Amino acid sequence: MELRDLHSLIGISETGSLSGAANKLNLTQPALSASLKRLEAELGVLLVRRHSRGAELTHEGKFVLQKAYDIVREVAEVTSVVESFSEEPVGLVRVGLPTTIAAGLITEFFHCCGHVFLRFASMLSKP
Amino acid sequence: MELRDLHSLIGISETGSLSGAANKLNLTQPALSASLKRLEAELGVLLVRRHSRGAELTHEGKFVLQKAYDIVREVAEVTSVVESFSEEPVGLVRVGLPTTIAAGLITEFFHCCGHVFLRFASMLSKP
DNA sequence: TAGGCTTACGAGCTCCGTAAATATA
DNA sequence: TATATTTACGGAGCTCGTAAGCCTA
Repeated sequence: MELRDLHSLIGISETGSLSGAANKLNLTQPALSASLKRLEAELGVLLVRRHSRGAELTHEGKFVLQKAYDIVREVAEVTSVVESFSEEPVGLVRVGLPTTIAAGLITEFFHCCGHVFLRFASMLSKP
Repeated sequence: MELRDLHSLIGISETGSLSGAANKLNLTQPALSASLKRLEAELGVLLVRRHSRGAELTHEGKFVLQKAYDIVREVAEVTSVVESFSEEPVGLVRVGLPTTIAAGLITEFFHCCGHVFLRFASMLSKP
């Protein structure tokens, strides 16, 4: 099953037609029609009832739609959470200084940056 | 994000190496390596730490792994539930018979199969 | 040296868009 | 006739497998 095809189903549900969904998803109508057809073929059921005034989801289509929302939401959650990981870097920081320099700077250095180390430490001890 | 790539991550976790995962998923090692690389590139983080004795998931990798299990499970659920829908076929059945044959068989035929038609009728009348 | 991962590259497949056909109100 | 979906078809992009290279215990 392809995530793309689940998005197609969601688009159809939200716009009420295949052409509307195609427009919303920046696809052409035939491409979206094929996407839906793939999903239906894979599941072995009719998901959308087409008629000349748009389209409506079948009973099975509505069930799959609910699951599609869940799946798409979880995928989005992974993406956003992991991206926030890289915004707040987690790891080990080593600071090296020549002894003669360190002797004069180390006290002032911790005055400035100690809270950063404490924050890192609390993050690392969590899981 | 591709479901296939999430399966790759799961395979790596369960076998402890890229080659093991490739074997498990009926892929070659380079194909699985590329799959993992795609996922890491899309999320912008290192998910697996490779060393010459297999591989292990990073902190971020373990997080994505848990979500991958959830997503894959939900997808499997959709498939199995919808397939159980189609195990109970819904549709229109037409039975054609030559008049001379039908005249003699129709009564007995309905004695045998009438309850099936009634069952279909009740299913079709649902929304 | 052996086991494991990566890079390079060519082939097959999939999916998309354009264009034409079909169906319904 | 106008709107909506489907079919036909050619091309671009993607993913896979094979082969070769690299690294570490």
